[in-house]
Formats: sequence, structure tokens, C-alpha cells
Amino acid sequence: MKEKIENLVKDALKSLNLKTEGFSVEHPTDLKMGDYSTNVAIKYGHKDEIVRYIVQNKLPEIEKVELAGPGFINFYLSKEFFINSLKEIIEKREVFGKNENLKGKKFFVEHTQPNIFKEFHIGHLMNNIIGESVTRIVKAGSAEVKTASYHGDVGMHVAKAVWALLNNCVGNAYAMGNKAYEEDKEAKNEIQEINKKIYERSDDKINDIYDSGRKESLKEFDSIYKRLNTNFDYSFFESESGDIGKELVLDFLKKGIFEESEGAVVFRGDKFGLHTRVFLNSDKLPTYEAKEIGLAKIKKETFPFDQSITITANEQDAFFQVVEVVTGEVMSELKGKLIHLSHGMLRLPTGKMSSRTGNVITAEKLIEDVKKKVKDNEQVAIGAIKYMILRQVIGNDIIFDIEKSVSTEGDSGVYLQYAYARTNSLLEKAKMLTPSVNENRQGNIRGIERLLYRFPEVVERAGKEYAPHYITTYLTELAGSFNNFYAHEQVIGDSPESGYRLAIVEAFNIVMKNGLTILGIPTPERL
RNA sequence: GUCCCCGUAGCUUAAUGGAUAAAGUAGAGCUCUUCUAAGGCUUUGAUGCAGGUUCGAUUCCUGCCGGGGACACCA
Repeated sequence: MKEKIENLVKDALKSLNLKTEGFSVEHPTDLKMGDYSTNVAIKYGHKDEIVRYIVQNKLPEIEKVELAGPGFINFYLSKEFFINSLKEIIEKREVFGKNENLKGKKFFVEHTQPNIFKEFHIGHLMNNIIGESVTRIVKAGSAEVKTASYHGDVGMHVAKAVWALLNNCVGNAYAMGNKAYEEDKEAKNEIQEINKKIYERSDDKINDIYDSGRKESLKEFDSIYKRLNTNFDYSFFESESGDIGKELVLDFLKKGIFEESEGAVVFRGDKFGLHTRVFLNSDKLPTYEAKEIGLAKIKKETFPFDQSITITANEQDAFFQVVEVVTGEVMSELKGKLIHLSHGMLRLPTGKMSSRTGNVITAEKLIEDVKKKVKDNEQVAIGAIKYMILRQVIGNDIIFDIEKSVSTEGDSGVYLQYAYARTNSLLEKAKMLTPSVNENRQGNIRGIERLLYRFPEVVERAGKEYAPHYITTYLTELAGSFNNFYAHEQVIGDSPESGYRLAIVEAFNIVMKNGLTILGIPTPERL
């Protein structure tokens, strides 16, 4: 519809021998300003001529055109348009909202990245929820998508935990190991020794502890993924990416991309306006940086992607800027194909946390705490948490207020789930009646009609910008509009309009379900 | 010190350079006793400061103030 209007406006401009770009067609915020609006007349003048052309060549879907404000041209859609859009929603059902924007494109999405021997905390939870949602949004654009988790399975953090376990630690092994590392010189040396042995796999006892701990960690991650309804096509490990990364670095050291400095191998970022970063330390071991380019190579060979999205916390922004440039230098075919999406921190009003001291809030703890507030309903609890994270722009910190997240009114996942569940029972109750989009359309229902047909546009926009919050915002507005409709219209009844109203309820039901599903929020049938 | 991100109603957040800056919550008032009221209606209330760009700036540019982060061998 938007395109049709754009084309109409272009034709109008052509007829006046004007340029056909530089204007926009959009939905005004206020219903009174029409269903679509364009600013051409402000840009180009010739108000009256443009309007005259548009009126003369009026589209069948448009009922009224008017000139308003400083020169906006507003379009009002006709009754037939709304009737047809309801028909379309009901016919397309679970397909409604999908688009083919990204058809034929291959996407890799990497997210969550918990490290073995360390806890899966609320930061991972946030990352997972965003990653899962972005994955689904891209899929809704018909892209072919593969997902990956990436685990730190070697390195000092592992050695610290293994040391603690060797010393009969109970409780949080990583935190204890870290404490010893910082406070006890002897322990520090032992830990460094263990780190080496893990790489070499030269000590049976250490291997046993390492292997069983690794297995246990991965098992725990899987059980959380299951609860969150997320799954990964691949799992990658730093133990693999490290070697590959090191090779690449040594190779391109000869070609002058990297240089040696103080015994380490570094990349000089100044030519690109970035800072210098170490890729191999002075022991010639790969750092996180080298591992990351190794990982890019693994991904490329696993699934030759057009775009690879990596989701991390925003403290890594500068790091990823460097890695993106280096990856492009080392593997030119990946230039411009890496996207780094970063989010802020998830904070609880109670205070900050640190995984180094063991003062962390695990994902599980948060889920259980929320669950207690919602009559032990897992789907509602997960929905509440996911909504709170997806409702705002990716990148800012989130202050997670448990009370607000489970609020039954207003801006919450529960509110959306409830509105959806209610339509299920409404439709159940009305089973004897047939939803009909052909009967009389009466009543003050334009608000909800107007929102319903816009769903595919919203999904499309969210897909272009990887922005789940466009969808949450839309769904909340839609649910509000549904409540309004519900409060004022008799849905089930024998009036000639009730068939049409029932069709609205059905369409709402479909759109809400599809929207929540694209976000990854559970849709309980009854509440 | 250099670079990056963020400053919007009391609070939590929106706003592809557009019309009167939009919601939720909290506050005030009214309404319904139910096709799931977890409603509905009305109302109070905001762009950190100072410039610039233009028909128009929360949005772009410059400076300042305030908060967070990154800046060589952690991830």
C-alpha cells in the first residue's frame, strides 16, 4: 500500500516535471491525520497541483485525500481496504507478517557465549534473549539462518576453576580460584602450570576434572536453552578457534598486516583510526583477538554466509571495530559481512554483580524469582523477562524491575499474553458463529483495524534494523487498541455487525500470536 | 589524556529530519460489576546547557556539563 502511494506521488511529480525523490510516505501518529501521509508538498511546493493530480488518479483503496498542516498530504483508506486486509490476515494465518526481504541471503547469528566452569548469569540471559529474537526476525525475512554459540573452554578462567576443584573446593570454583590467584603467590604459579597442562593435555588427573566439568557445564547450558526455547545449529570453542587464529596471524605477520612489538604480535590500528591490539601474546599464544578471526574463518567454512551477526555486551565495541577491520584484511571476502550488535547491561535495582568474586545472579535464579510472582507459571515468567529485555532499543542498559516485569497492566509481557489468551476463549465461545468480513462494518473500530494491517511493515522494519523493540512497541499498542475495542463493542451477539467484529478478534489473535512468536515470547493458550 | 556510547514527564522507556514530543507506571477525578476488569474515559507533567545547519532538530554538526565503557599481552 505504501508503495502504491509512493508511486502515485512519483507520477504526480513526473507530471509536473519534478524530481521523484526526497520525499517520504509514513503513518502519522495521530489517527486524525489519515492512514498515510506524505511531505512532498513541503519539499517541492506546488501543493494544489500535486493534490489535484492525486485526486484525479485516485487509488481504489483510498477514500479521501486532504491537505493539512504545513503542507502534508494525508490519505484515508477506505472501508474496502480494511475488509480486504482482515481477509488477508485470516487467510494467511501463521504466514502473515513474514516477508521476502532477505530471501536467498545466508545469515550466521552468534550469541550467548557462556564460558565453561563459569555460571550462566543474567548477562548471558539478556544476550540469549536478544540473539534468539534477532534470529527469528531475520528468519521472518526469509533468510536462511544458522545459529552458533561460542564457548571459552580454555584459558586462565578454566585453570582457576580446575585449581579450586583440585583443592577440594565446595561452591563456586571459579570465584575461589580467582581469589587464590590474586592473593596467594604459590597458587598463582600452580594455576599457570595447570593452564599449560590443560592445553597440552599432559596430566590425567587434570584431564579428568576438566572433562567432567566441561561436560557438566555444557549440560547445564543446554537445560537453560531448553527453558528459553532457543537452540543452536553449531557450538564453537576457543580451543579450536585459537589454533586457526594463530596460524592466520603468523601468516599475515609476514605479509605486513601485523607487526612484532615487545615480544608480542600486534595490529596497529592507527591507520584506521583505531587503537593497537595484541593478537599473540609474548608466549606466542593467541589472545581473544586472534581467536575471533579464527572463529570467522570457521564460520565461513561451516556456512558461507552473506552476513554474520555477533551479539555481545557493548564493552566490547572497540574490540570488535578492530577485529572487523583485521578480519577484512586477512580474509578480504569477509569485508563488510560482519555485523556487531551490542547491548548494555542488565541491572537489578539491588546492585551490581561481578563474576570474579562470585557475586553473580544466575539466569536460573532470576527465572525462579519471577516465577514465584506469577503463580509458578513458567511460560508467563519467561515471557515477562523476555519482554522487559526486548521492549527497548538494543544498546542501552536495562534496569530490570521484577515487580514491573510481572505487572498485569500496561507495558509487560503478561499483558500481551493475557490479551492473546482472552481472544482464544472468546473465539472458543463464539464457535457457533462464523467470522465474516463481508457483513456490516459498524462502530468505532478504525483504531484496531488500522493497526492490524500494518504488522508486516513493522516486521520488515525490525528486520532491516535488527530491532525487536519495534515489534514489542507495536504489539503493546495493538493490545491496548484491542482492549479499547473490547470495552466498547459487543463481539458475540446477533447483530449484523458481529460477524465482522469476530473477524477482528480472529485477526488480532493471529497477529498477536505471530508477533510474540517472532520475538520468542511464549504464547500460552489460556491464562 | 584520547576515542566510543548515553542524558527525554517523579520513575521505566518511545519517536525512519516532520504536524500539538508518544506510551506505560505513579498522582488527581470519573466509569463498569463483566463475551476473562489483568478494563474504559478525563487530567497534571519532559527533550542536560549554549550555539550552528534549515521551511522544520530529541534526531545532524561544534563546544561545555553530567553518567558509563574501551584504550597491549583477560574474555
